[in-house]
Amino acid sequence: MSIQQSPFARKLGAFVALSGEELSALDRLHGRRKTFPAGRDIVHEGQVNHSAYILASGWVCSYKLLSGGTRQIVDFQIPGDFLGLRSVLFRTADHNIEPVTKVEASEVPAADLLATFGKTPRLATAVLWAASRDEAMVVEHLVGIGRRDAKERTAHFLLELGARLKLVGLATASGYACPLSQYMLADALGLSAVHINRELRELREDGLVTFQHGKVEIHDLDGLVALADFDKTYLDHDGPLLK
Amino acid sequence: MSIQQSPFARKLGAFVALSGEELSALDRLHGRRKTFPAGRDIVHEGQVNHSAYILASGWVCSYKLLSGGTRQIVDFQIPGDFLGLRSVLFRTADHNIEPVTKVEASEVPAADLLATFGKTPRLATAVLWAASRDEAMVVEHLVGIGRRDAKERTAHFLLELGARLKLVGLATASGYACPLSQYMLADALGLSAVHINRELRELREDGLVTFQHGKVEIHDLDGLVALADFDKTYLDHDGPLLK
DNA sequence: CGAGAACTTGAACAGGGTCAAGATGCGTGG
DNA sequence: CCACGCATCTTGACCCTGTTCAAGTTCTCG
Repeated sequence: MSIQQSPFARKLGAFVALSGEELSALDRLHGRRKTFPAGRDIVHEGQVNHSAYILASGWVCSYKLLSGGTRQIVDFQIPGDFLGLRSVLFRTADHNIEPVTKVEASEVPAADLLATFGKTPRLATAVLWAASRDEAMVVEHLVGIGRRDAKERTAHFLLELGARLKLVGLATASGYACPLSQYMLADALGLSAVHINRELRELREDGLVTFQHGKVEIHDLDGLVALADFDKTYLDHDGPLLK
Repeated sequence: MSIQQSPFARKLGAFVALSGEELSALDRLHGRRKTFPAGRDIVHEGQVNHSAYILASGWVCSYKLLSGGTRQIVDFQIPGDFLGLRSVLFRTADHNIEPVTKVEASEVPAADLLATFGKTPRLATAVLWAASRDEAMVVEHLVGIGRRDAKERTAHFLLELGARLKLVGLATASGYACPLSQYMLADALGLSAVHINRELRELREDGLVTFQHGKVEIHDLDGLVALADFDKTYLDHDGPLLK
């Protein structure tokens, strides 16, 4: 795969028009390629001196555990996403990262990352932009959990995932492969697994979406968008800001 | 006020040891000082070509409005905080910013910010760190709304605010001045104003905190921390990562 | 083919919302 | 300095969304 085609490079390029030199600096950032099995945490809260990763294939989730034993999934990451940036900057990880499926990712050592920022400031700005986009997603989840009811929230979530996957070529307007269990959906949406199940059934019975057999099939996109009050502005790249 | 004493410079300095030159670049970033009255939005969602701001005095809140007319407050900003960074990087604002009180802030034009990053890469890294800290707060709010009940959530919120205010010298271990109404608390915590009122009464009757007359008084810090399962790691600066 | 994981459904319950009515505080103008 | 009016706070009663518990059922994969 050529440098220009890496999904992460493509994403950053959407904000900052990267020069050949910047692209190769970005390429050198990709360290050792590692594989992780599903289910065993890559990084756990409180861990120090870990690396960041650029996700090449598979899905992971970032979550926090509460004292009562419940967990809240903050976000899922899909191919092309950057993992653990925040934890590297803080030195000690503030959340857990668990592979949902088998995962392949390039390690990005903390020292390399910081050194690269010093030498390639536009890359630092691009990463800041990418981090802001992640924050925008977390904000949208917060709004959903705080003020949307279970059905809207579920619909919104499925639409957001679809929009993100489409950007990296893993979804079409009619659906996508989705390895998440209903338990994970529940932990991401702040609901119980039982209730998620009921909401999914309703969405199916309304002819809007199905979430079954590892696939999401969107049967009525407009209806779903209307129900969820979905506005994908916060996910969009509208061309480089920095020329 | 000397450069080194600006709360924003102090905050960035906690992550990156800033040189004299970097500090003066940071200082030049502070543009025109502006004053905003309480209640009228500084930035509204969808707005383009607005500036970012560094908050000098007063409180503001960042919020989103939903189609149903409800709103979700994402965070409050206090003196020393950076406002609207995300919206500047996206060119079009993805949330509203409303002053809670009368506010004084230095304007930071988008172009100046990006130019400074190019010339002073360590400053870009420092701002990335500050943005990550903000994201960590949003994540903590998400976890609270998703998995904590109303009482824990309220307690957690009051503790977080206290910890943040203490960092800029606006709180002591026993309390702080707080201009928020119960309605704003409700919109921040994803609860109804009526229910917030009941929870505040309970916290008061339990001898933990009072939230009255524009003041928060903490009567039993340990009890509150235990109730809220509060771990302030995510707010801490533990010394410069970049020397 | 068997066993555990994931999904499904029902029934009872509770946390928090909504509606309604009053009390309290506070800024403004007279 | 007082009085009026509005915003904020307070409390009660009832209701609804989503939880919990429990008992199957259906996948999936070794």
